[in-house]
Amino acid sequence: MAAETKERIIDVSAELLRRQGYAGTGVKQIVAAAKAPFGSIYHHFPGGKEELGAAAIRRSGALYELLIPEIFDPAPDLVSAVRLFFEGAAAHLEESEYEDACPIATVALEVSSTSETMREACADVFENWIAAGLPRFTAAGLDEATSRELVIGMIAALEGAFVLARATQSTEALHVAGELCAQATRRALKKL
Amino acid sequence: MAAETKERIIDVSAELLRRQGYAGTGVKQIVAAAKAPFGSIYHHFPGGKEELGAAAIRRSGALYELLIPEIFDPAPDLVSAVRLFFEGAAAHLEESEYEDACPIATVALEVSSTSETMREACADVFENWIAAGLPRFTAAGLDEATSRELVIGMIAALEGAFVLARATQSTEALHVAGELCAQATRRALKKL
DNA sequence: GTCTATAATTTGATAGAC
DNA sequence: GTCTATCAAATTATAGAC
Repeated sequence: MAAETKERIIDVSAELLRRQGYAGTGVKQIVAAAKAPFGSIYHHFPGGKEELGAAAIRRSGALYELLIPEIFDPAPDLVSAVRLFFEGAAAHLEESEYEDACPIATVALEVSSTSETMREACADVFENWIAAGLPRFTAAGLDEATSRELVIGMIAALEGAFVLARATQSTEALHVAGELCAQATRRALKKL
Repeated sequence: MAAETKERIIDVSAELLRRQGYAGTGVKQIVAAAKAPFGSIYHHFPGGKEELGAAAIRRSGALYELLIPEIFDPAPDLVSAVRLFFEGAAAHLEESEYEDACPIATVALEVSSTSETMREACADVFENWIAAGLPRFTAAGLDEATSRELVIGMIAALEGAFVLARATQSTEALHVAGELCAQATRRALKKL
C-alpha cells in the first residue's frame, strides 16, 4: 500500500509537471490530486519537492521512451517511422487540446539554472532517449555518427515543434519538423 | 523618468523570465532587481504580473527578432546564414554558461495551459519571427510554401536544440540541428 | 507509518500616506 | 504619482499525535 501511494504521487506529479512546470506546481496540489495526506510526501521523498520532481521526470522519461520501440519497430521502414513519430505526437497534442506536449521540456528549460538535481534528471532522460533511438538507425545500415546526428536532430526538432505548437495552438510545426527529419533520414539512407 | 522605470522593469523581467520561467519569477524579485518600489509594478501594469509578463515576452521577442536581419543580411548566402544562426546561438549559450537560451520558449511551454494572455503574447512573437524570416528565403528564389517550411523548421530545430543543450550542458544538439536545417535549405535551393 | 496541525516564509495584490 | 506598510492566501517544510 505504501508503495502504491508513492507510485500514485509520482504519476500525478509527472502529469502536473508536464502541464504547469516545476515552479507552477505546488506540493499541496500534488497531494490533493493524488488523494494522499500531505505528510506522505516527506515520508516517501525526504528530499522534498526536488526529490519528488526528479522522480517524476525520470518516470515520465521512461514512459515516453517506450514510444520509440512502439512506433519504430513495427514501421515498414525507417523514414516512415520518423514520420509516424511526429504524426503521433501531433495527433496526441491535438486530442489533448494542446495540453500534452513533451513531459520533460518545460521542466528542463525551467530548472536548468536553479536546480542541479532536476537538471541532471532531465539530462539523463534525454540521453536515454538518444540511446534508445540509436539502434533503430544503425539497424538500417547507418553508421554510428550519422545515426546519432539523426536521432538528436529528431528529438530536437520534436521538442521545438512542441514549443511552437503549444503556443500557437497549431500542429503545423510538428508536420514541418517531421518532414524535415524524414527527408534528412531518407537522404542519409540513399547515400549508402 | 516614469517611462524609464517602466522600461527598466520590463527589461529586468524579460531577463528573469528567460532563466526562471513565469511561475518561478516573483514580482518581488523583479522590483528588487529593477531597484523599483513595489507599488510601481501595479502603477505601470494595472493588470499585475500577467500584464507585465506579456510585455516582457513581447520585448524579448522584438529584441531577438533583430538577430534575423543582423545575421542573415550580411551573410554570403542563405545556407551560410542558417549555419551562422545556429553557431551564434551555440556560442552565446556557451558564453552564458548555458543560461541564456531562448527568452520565450520556457514561458511558452509553461503558461500555455494556464494563461491565455501570456500564451497569445508568445504566439505573436513566434509568428513575428516566422514573418521576419520568410523574406530571407523567398529572396533567394524559394517559393512561399517552401520558405515557410524552412523557417518554421529552423525555429523549431533551434528551440528544441536549446532544450537539449540547456539540460545536457552541451552545444552538440545546436550544431546538429544547424546542420540539419542548413542541408535542408541547400537541397531546396538546388531544386530551383 | 499514516496523517493532521502548524510553523515560517513568500506569494501577488491593495490601501493610503506623503 | 511615488512609494511604504500591510493584507490575505499560498508556499515548502516540520513536529508530533495517533
